[in-house]
Amino acid sequence: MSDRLTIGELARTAGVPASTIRYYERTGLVRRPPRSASNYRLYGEEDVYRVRFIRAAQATGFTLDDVAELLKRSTCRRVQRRIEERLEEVSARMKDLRHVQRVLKVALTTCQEHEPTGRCGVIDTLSASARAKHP
Amino acid sequence: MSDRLTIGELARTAGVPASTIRYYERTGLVRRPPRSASNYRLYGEEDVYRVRFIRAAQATGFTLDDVAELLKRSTCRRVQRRIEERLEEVSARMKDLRHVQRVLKVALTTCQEHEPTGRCGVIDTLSASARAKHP
DNA sequence: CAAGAGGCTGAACCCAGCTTCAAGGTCTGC
DNA sequence: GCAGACCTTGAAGCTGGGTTCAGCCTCTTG
Repeated sequence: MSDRLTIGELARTAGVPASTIRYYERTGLVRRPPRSASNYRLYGEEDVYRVRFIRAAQATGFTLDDVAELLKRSTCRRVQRRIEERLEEVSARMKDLRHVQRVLKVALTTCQEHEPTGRCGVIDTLSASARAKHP
Repeated sequence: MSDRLTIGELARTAGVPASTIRYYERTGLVRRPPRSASNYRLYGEEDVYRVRFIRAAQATGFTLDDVAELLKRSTCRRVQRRIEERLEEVSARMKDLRHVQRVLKVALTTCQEHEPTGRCGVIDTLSASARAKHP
């Protein structure tokens, strides 16, 4: 065997299921690799990088479409723009979460306060507040 | 007219599309309301509260299944448990986001540093880091 | 009395990002 | 030489949280 990897080996190395790699290929995110005589996909180091990049970018909140953008037309300027935008989204998301945290803490207090009465005040508390997106 | 609301009125009052209310009814989150002679749904104040609660709970990151749980078997103790769990999830999420923030900032720096060379170092930077969920 | 807004139903569709399935071919170790 | 792991394909299914559609009915206003 050469230093080429089968799809399963790439999958293990990059930490994703093989089915995901095939899916990335279908959507154009990963190249169609050369094939062995028996029609097995044969990958190299650069494919490991590529898959890891995709997962890392996803983990920082980019969609697969974003990733495709980044990889396709990546002048430094454009990549910087996208990262800055993403940083703004992250800030906004953190702000949302801080708000959610406050609301939940108040709800918890309300709940504890009303406990002796057997009635739970949390519904009223939540109804009256919160306007963030989702987790 | 009585003080009963049609689905459209409830929708406007609670700030959601009517289709969503029908959907909530299908999934059991909102009761099947009484009907008018002409088979229109007729809602009351309590339904406004209910829908608002659902949206508020969603906004703090509960899934619709969670909401059903909360509304169904809501001893104060159980509701408190869920809120505490949710608070932990929120904390974990904020931690993730802070990590993402650091990674993106580093990527941005790398990008700027390499600019003179025309090569963008961001891919390597991202590939080497990050392991959070998604935004 | 007619137009237009709003209501009714069940079924189908949407999104992202995969996963699973069926029905094969291949490769490795004993 | 054969079991069992691994690979191939296209198509279909899944999750959550809804939206949209077609075809019909009802209510209000001029």
